[in-house]
Amino acid sequence: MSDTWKKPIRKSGAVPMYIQVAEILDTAVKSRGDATYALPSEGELSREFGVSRVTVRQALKQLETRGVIYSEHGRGYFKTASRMRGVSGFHSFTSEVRRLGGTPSSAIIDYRDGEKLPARFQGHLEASSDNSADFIFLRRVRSIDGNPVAIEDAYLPARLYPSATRAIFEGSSLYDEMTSTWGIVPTWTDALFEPVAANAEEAALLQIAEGSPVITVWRVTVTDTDQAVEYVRSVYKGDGFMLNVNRYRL
Amino acid sequence: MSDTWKKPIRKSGAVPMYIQVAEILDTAVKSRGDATYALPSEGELSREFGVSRVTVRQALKQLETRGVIYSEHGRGYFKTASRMRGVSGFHSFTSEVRRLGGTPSSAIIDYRDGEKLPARFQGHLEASSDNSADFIFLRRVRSIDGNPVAIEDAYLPARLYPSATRAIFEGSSLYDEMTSTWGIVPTWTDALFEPVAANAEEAALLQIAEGSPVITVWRVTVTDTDQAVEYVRSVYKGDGFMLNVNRYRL
DNA sequence: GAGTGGTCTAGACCACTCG
DNA sequence: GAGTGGTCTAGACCACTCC
Repeated sequence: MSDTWKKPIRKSGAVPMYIQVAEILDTAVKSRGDATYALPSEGELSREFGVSRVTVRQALKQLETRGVIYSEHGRGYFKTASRMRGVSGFHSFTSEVRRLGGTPSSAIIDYRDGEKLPARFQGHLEASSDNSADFIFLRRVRSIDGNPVAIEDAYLPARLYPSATRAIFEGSSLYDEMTSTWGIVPTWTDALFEPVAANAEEAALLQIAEGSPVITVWRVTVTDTDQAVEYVRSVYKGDGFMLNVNRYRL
Repeated sequence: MSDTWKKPIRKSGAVPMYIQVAEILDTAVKSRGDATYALPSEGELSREFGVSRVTVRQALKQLETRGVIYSEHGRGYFKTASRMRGVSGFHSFTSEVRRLGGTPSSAIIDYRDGEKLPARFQGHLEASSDNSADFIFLRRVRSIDGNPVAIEDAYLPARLYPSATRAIFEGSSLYDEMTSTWGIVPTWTDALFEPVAANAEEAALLQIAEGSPVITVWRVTVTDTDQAVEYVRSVYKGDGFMLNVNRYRL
């Protein structure tokens, strides 16, 4: 492992050195399957990359808080074992489904401007937004191998997404678009899970019987500076499909 | 805020200084309601506590990764707004219910030694434990104001909990007991959510009609060194009760 | 320009693991 | 005892915010 990179760390560049180190280690670690194994020591990494030990530690701690690696005093750093199953309700639907060997698809079936945030979000999520603000509404149906598994209604604060159009959201992942087009980085999410029986509309969209058990999820997503950038209400069907929440920090 | 503590930081004690600082700030911040506000600057804290700026930052970063505060470059540190609603499926049931003004109760209705981990955990969670290991089995019914809302089946690896008895688990929270009695600190959890119709047994325990929509949660909890310490299968009823997942890091 | 957080360094000492 | 991570320091320079 220790010779796959060639000290490509750029000093005094736009990207901090510890971020560069963290990303190199992250991809190196992830490209090695699911088993756990030891990383090079702090001293080794410090020499390899030509940065101070403090900087190496800053990179390692970042990976540690993400749950990618962990450390044991006096022994070293180790990759955490992967325990993933099911499809994440919070991360990229597309990549998660692919990882599990399925073919994901996502269709926007409704798009509206100038919507208000439904009152139920307020009650459920303590939304601190003022009621008069405008939102973009986006309804998507997500499918695996052609079978619909979820309905997602997203409400995006309009002022954060200037010149948004339906077309922009058609192509790529919503989170990718947030980041690349508007510089918005989703960092935390708070969610509520509710077991309910599917109503007629949901049943039709998910191709299940009315009254089938489904999960409704209400959530709000915020940036690292605690700004709400997305309110989502999702309906997930069961029947083999499972929603996952991975690496939740207790 | 800046004069409520009196530099009680103990150097060279058993507890690292940055942990002491973090805990003081954590309780100070939490004792001030839900609104956001600014914390003292790094320099101020450094002088107040008589520790270096690096140490102060170490404390602040810890609170940041927990989602308690956030920083804005050139402006300062701020408390994050609270967005909590519903009852957490992952944290202390007791304290969460109390916070919402309810009266929680929890009854152990089954306790067994020498159990094996059911095969379904293996399929769902990629449990890496060997099949021959012994587990302690604990079934609890949790109620709010006397109304049952959840069934929790926990499987604890027996070798991690020497001399465990049913009585030990009767009194306090499972996580509290893990930490105080066995020194086990639950840090991460991976979970799968599945919408299902309640079967006869579940319906009886939750006092709902058979076939009512419920959520089944399969999860594994690990320590900071990635050791599995608990496998849990829970069944949550709906009908006003909502399961929450708070401050999930994307 | 003053104040704030963000990054980085060299160096020290300690606690823990393992042979 | 050698090697590892854990904690802590003083000091430097930069980028950003706000007046």
